[in-house]
Amino acid sequence: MPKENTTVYIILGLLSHEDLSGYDIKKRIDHQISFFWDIGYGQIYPTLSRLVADRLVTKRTSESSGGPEKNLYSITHQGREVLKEWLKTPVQKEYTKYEILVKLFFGHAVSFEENKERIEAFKVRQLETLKLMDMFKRNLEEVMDREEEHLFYYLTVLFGEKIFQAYVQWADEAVNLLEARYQKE
Amino acid sequence: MPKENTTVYIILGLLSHEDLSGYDIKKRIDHQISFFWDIGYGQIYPTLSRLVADRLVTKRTSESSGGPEKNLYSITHQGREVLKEWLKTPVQKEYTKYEILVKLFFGHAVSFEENKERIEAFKVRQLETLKLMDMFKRNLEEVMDREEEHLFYYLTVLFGEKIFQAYVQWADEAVNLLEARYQKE
DNA sequence: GAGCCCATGTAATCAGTTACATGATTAC
DNA sequence: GTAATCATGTAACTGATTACATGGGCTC
Repeated sequence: MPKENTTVYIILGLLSHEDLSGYDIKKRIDHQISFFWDIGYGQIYPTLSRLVADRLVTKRTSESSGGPEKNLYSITHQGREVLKEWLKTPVQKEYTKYEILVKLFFGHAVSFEENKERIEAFKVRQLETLKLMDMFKRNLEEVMDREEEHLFYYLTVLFGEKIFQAYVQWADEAVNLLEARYQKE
Repeated sequence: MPKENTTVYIILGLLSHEDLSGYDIKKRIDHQISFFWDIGYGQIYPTLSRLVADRLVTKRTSESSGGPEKNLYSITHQGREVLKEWLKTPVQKEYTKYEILVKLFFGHAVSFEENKERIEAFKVRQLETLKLMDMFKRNLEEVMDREEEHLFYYLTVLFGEKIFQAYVQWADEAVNLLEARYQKE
């Protein structure tokens, strides 16, 4: 079975505390996980099929509720074991790709304004996410004691908060440095 | 020609201020770029061939210096144009994959110690990189006025510094939170 | 003689994105 | 009626990693 496909383990992890459809899984990922590991439908549905074939999850069709057909997936005992094993192994992947830094690295080929606007647009994007993070954080703080899992969600949200704050601070300093260089009158 | 293949533009960007071999390109990337966009040989050599086929770079073999054969690549006028066009377009890719956050998100399935050790190992890794960043930063500060490009390198290094500082701070807080929960005696 | 750095490349595979295709229900 | 959301999936492609293969020169 897959050794290092993180998609597999994210799906197993989500199924380890409730049965979900592919669609539900996507929503969970979008709301809580995507900022540190994003996954699209094009990965979710094929991975679910493989997991069923490998007997790490089972599939059943729920005909309930009037809505469209819905396939609900449940993790098996084997699935839980595989997940647990993976969770014990050390982390190997840290992975960042910042197109903005590539463009800035070669920034002397374009104008001061273009560079400045790029950084400011970056700041706006990150500020939006930061606001979201802070909202999640406050919500979690209220329910922290209720379930043990919440602490772990909180740790990831705290990570997001720190990082997005750092982005915003960097953007401010970077713009200042650019201005100091190009607009000294 | 490729629309959004960042590898292409990193190579063009590096070639836009000096002729380099594939091996040289890899070294430049490892030292200055890899922390925000990493590329391996498996991408560099095939991309160079494609760039030659598309007449964005030219290849010549340098028989100098006694060492092994070396292929030197130069950017063409067309290559510079393509690079410049790309540099003017807005940024589209921000991309992070943190396996540690995935594992921590599902952290209630493993022991307190495992989670704590994971975070501490993360901190150690990031501290090492942070030290490197600070060294680069100091070196750049000394030569900042000499060439305009240096300011742009500096901005990326400043980014690195901020982010790696944020990682380290987060790690400390995260361990404290975990300990508060699990070791209250 | 061992190990490291220089140097180039290919092949196989895996991971991930995008576009396409379909169709029901719900809210305005 | 029309737009949004629910719901599932496939196919084609691109991007990226890993393993393999080769061989010279330099230093200890």
